[in-house]
Amino acid sequence: MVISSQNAPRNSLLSRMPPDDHAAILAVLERVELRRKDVLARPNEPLTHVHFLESGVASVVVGTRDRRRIEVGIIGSEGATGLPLLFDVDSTPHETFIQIDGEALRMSKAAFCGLIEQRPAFRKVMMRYAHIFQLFTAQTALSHGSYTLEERLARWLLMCHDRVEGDEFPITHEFLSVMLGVHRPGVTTTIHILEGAGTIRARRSHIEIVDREKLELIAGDSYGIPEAEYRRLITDDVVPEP
Amino acid sequence: MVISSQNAPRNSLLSRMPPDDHAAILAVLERVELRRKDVLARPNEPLTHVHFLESGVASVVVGTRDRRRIEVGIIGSEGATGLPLLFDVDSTPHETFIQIDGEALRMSKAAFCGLIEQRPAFRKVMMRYAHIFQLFTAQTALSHGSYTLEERLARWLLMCHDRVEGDEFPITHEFLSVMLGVHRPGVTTTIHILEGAGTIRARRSHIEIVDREKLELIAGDSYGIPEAEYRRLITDDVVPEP
DNA sequence: AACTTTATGTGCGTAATCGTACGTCTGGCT
DNA sequence: AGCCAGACGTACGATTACGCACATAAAGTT
Repeated sequence: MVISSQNAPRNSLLSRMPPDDHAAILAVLERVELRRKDVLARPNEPLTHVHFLESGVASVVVGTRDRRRIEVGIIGSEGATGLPLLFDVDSTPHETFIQIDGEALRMSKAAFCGLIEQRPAFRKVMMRYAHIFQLFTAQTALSHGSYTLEERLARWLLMCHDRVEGDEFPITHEFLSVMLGVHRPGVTTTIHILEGAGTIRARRSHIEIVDREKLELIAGDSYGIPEAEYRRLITDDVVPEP
Repeated sequence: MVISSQNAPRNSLLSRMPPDDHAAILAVLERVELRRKDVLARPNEPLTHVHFLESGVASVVVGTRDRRRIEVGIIGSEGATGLPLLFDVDSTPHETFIQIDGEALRMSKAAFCGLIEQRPAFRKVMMRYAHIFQLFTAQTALSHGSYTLEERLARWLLMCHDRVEGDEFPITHEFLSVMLGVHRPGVTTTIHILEGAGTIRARRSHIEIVDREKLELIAGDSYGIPEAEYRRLITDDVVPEP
């Protein structure tokens, strides 16, 4: 279906799974469409599936009773949702929803847990990814504590750019303000600054990355650490050939 | 030695390990002293041990080339250091050091990996803890993005209070400023505010919690979510008796 | 006791961001 | 063509925290 020699999966985690496990993984995957605002995991409700994104972007946010919300993780075709199931945890206070339309291959909780138990290599890839996801969350904490809105916005746009095809993607200031934990007018102003610097071009509900290098300069060290670890631990890790 | 019916381990994770695994775990543990500023894990250097704290407090911080540092995790007798080893990862960009003196039971990387492979119940307890550690990091990101310094300081003091015996612990404003990612004079001022409200008493290098309830009111929803999940997933989880 | 280190107290101009309130534009719908 | 909701632009006082600079004070050192 999806995993074969000619047709490699577009999800980076699936493409790193050892060949011996391909058939078992393939058998339990199901393709689904992802639309903006779709909720993949409701806070404190049982998780039902693990989604391996093939395109599009999902966000993991934490919220409180007093209505504050902030993004603590971002997922594209490099990752998967539903990590708590890997940890023998049935639900989490975090919410996962779709930020940018796309597609995913998903498997049920039962299928996922079965593979985790029976396929150590599958488990190892997922655990390495879980570690990197943790690094992303930590980097977000650092960003919110130590960097300006301009730097954080540059970081977010870079992370989004890493996860979409092409240089343009749909996103509203309103969404960005939730992601970054700031008020909406502040996003508008800061977008104009980045636009004035020639790094991006903004249209209604759309942002285009024009000069990625300059954006990376602006983001500074708020961007890059988890990304480097992903390359070291997953992309560059040697997988035995079939 | 440590794990026995009369002498339960003071580390909450070890005390949750299934009885069948006690002997195997006990055999590889070694007691060590922890002194302030001791480094348990250097950034990007191979991890050598997993430490199960029995007393004292450790901090996990992320730092950048441009000298910014911030705490992304805190560990006491409820947890353990070296989680990347659980994820099949040999090193991490984060640094772990001792914040408050104490003791730990540690095991070597090899011993830990062996137990992870051969003792599924041991692995499950560790994985649940790893999930909660992730929640702490996420909550920290939320705190830095959405709460004032006063609220964040109250949260940190509560988390520290949860991990020490008694109501007083040694901590300097300088350390707190690193933990919270703010400048040091800001900590001093905010400590005075909390002291003025009658919640704490501050001496040179020491802080005493006087009114915990009021401190929790000040911290608001910046405190409590990961703590509740720890209780749900670890403390209240039923473990088969010997 | 003099000295050094470490820790704390304080002030003040500046920058970043909030909170709030409007006004305007765009694209889809009827 | 007209309507409407969602998205964007702008302004401004208030608040929070930064970034210095410097004074004081407590503990350890010799």
